[in-house]
Amino acid sequence: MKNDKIKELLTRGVEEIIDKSSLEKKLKSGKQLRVKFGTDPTSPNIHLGRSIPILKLKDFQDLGHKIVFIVGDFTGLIGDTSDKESERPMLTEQTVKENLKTYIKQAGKIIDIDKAEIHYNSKWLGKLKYMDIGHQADSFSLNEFISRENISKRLNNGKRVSLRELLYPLMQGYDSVEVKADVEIGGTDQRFNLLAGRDLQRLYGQEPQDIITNPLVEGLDGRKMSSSFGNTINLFDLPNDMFGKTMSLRDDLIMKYFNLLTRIDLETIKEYDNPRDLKMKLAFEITKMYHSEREAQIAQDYFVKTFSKKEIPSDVPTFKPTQYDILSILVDSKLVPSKAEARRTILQGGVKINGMVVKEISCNVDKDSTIQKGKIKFIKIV
RNA sequence: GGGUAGAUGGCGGAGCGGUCAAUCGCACCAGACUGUAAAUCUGGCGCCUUCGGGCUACGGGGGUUCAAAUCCCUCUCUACCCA
Repeated sequence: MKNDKIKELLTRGVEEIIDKSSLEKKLKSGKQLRVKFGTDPTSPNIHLGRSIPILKLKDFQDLGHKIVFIVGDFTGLIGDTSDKESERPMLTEQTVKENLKTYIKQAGKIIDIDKAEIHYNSKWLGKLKYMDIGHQADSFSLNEFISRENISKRLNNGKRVSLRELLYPLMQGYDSVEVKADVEIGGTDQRFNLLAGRDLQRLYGQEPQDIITNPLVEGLDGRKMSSSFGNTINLFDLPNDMFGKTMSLRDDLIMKYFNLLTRIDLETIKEYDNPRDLKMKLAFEITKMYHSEREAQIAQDYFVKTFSKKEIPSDVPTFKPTQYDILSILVDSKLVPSKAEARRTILQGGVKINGMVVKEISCNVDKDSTIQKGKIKFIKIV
């Protein structure tokens, strides 16, 4: 039983393990491992792509290991180099603070925060002296940095690479020293930074941490899931959105999502042969993970009613207009951003009142009518 | 310190005196099709409009011109090259 768990721990949602035999040994020793995971509060939303390492943390936590959660309040100010085609801006202290709050809350949807250690890396990084940094920096060569793919790409494209960015791996690596990490988890894009931790731990006389990298997952449109593409499912998405977004997923990604983003036993979903049902199950599971079984069920019912049966859902937000002509209502209720947009949408047959397509730009709407814009947006006039 | 090239709509990127609210791609919105908010196809995509038109926009400011995203001056920012 425990061996099965370890096997899943080492394979599910895992791209690469450095060094695998060392990690296996550590796991079998029975010692409680210190499993480090760091994140910079660059964006207030955690999306499902970022949930992969957090789920891995949960796997460790379930086996009794210690999660050491590092909030990069200091590193976030500097900006990571990894995985960005362009330079990351330095965040202001205030942005970092605001993002932080929601961060922990979101991570708490997956792991038991109370049992984890949480550290803010400003605590130690802010105290390092120039001398220390020089000492650490000597472990690395510029050659290593510029041969990293993301750096060399930018250099070749004539994009700017700032010296500040080169400090980032040192800082992340030094975090490992401070928390005496046995294992660190991160995305494949973090590989360089994770390895820096090993070098620095050696420099400070510690045994180097082992590393687990997680694969990246495609977003709803098949490109890499990223906030800048707008193809994410976020942990804070409302149940209906979460369910609906998942249903819009490309079919060929369904199994990958099950594998990486849930912990459901893959054997149990073999019974589904219709991809729609399988995707429905996926949407249900994901919604359940971040909300509740009950809310997942409600979201599913809503989806079936609205999209499969094309009914007007029973639970429609209400709107009390001040002017009752259709254009004003569409704009005032924020169904569309401007009157020009409202006209366009109507002309294209995208607006319905009580199920009837609106043909006239100037018409009045009665109370108790239900207005539909596009396929998914409804309001009820009161 | 010196030189060169740039700054255009949510992003990338054309345009280089009028026909530019600005080609195109991505994103986005609507429609068709579908098991699907996928794929594909079609249309749209600054704001206001009594649908005639009006207004605000091409890094900031100032000029030239009947007319400027396009020319000139200046400021701010960026990249690259040389030292």
